[in-house]
Amino acid sequence: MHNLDTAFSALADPTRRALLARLALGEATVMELAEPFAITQPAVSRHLKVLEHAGLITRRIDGTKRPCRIAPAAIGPIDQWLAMLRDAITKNDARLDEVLGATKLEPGKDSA
Amino acid sequence: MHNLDTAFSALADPTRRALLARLALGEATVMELAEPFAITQPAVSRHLKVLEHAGLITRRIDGTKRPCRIAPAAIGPIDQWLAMLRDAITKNDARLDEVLGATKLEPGKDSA
DNA sequence: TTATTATATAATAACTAAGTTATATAACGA
DNA sequence: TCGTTATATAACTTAGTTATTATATAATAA
Repeated sequence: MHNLDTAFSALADPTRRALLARLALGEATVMELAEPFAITQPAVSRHLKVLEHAGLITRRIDGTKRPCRIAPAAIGPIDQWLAMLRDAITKNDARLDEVLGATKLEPGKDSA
Repeated sequence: MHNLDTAFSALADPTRRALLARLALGEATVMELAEPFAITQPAVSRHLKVLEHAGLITRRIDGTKRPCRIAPAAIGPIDQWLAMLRDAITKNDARLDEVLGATKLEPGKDSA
């Protein structure tokens, strides 16, 4: 994956997330991917280009078709980054529990 | 969290991810958050507004200060959505292993 | 070779986003 | 009350995104 900017940015679009959800079911061509959407084929092509550039999908060549699939290494860095956030939240919760516990023991000392 | 669009979109900006990384260390005021960055205070205020709107942070009032912290429920829906992708990738890998296994058993039958 | 199918690219328009400076608001300390 | 500190908002600029239509390319089918 190139970087988190392009990855998160690619995921920010609902059409692109829907395309990925479809690809989660397996490989599909551009026309197959475009079919359920109310947008034109060039628009889909561009979304796929964004997803490819973000490292979220790969494409192969099959005659005039360009079947797409989800890239195996797609979400590694995203997961890693989110893990950092998740840990922070967990720790903050733990700290909060601590404070609440302390509050129960010393009712006069609650700060906010 | 309002929706995945705003959440992923908020995470797509490196300054905002840096702000969250700072907040992962604990609560901080706007000025404290702005200090390490080469952008103006209004710009930081706007980034924080985006993060708040995306449900990623919360703010409280303390005199003239508005200390921010990471929102506890911040990444739930994001994680859920990514889990779907992760599962798809895992399944595709499993299917690939299957194919590769089959290829080993019947060397003549590899398709692409 | 010619028509058709699958996809990509270019030009353009509409919208959104991020930064800036200037200014407003609101709480605090003297 | 008055100046200062902390933050927000407004107006504006620049840049990027997404969609559209029209067109190009490249492989297949006839």
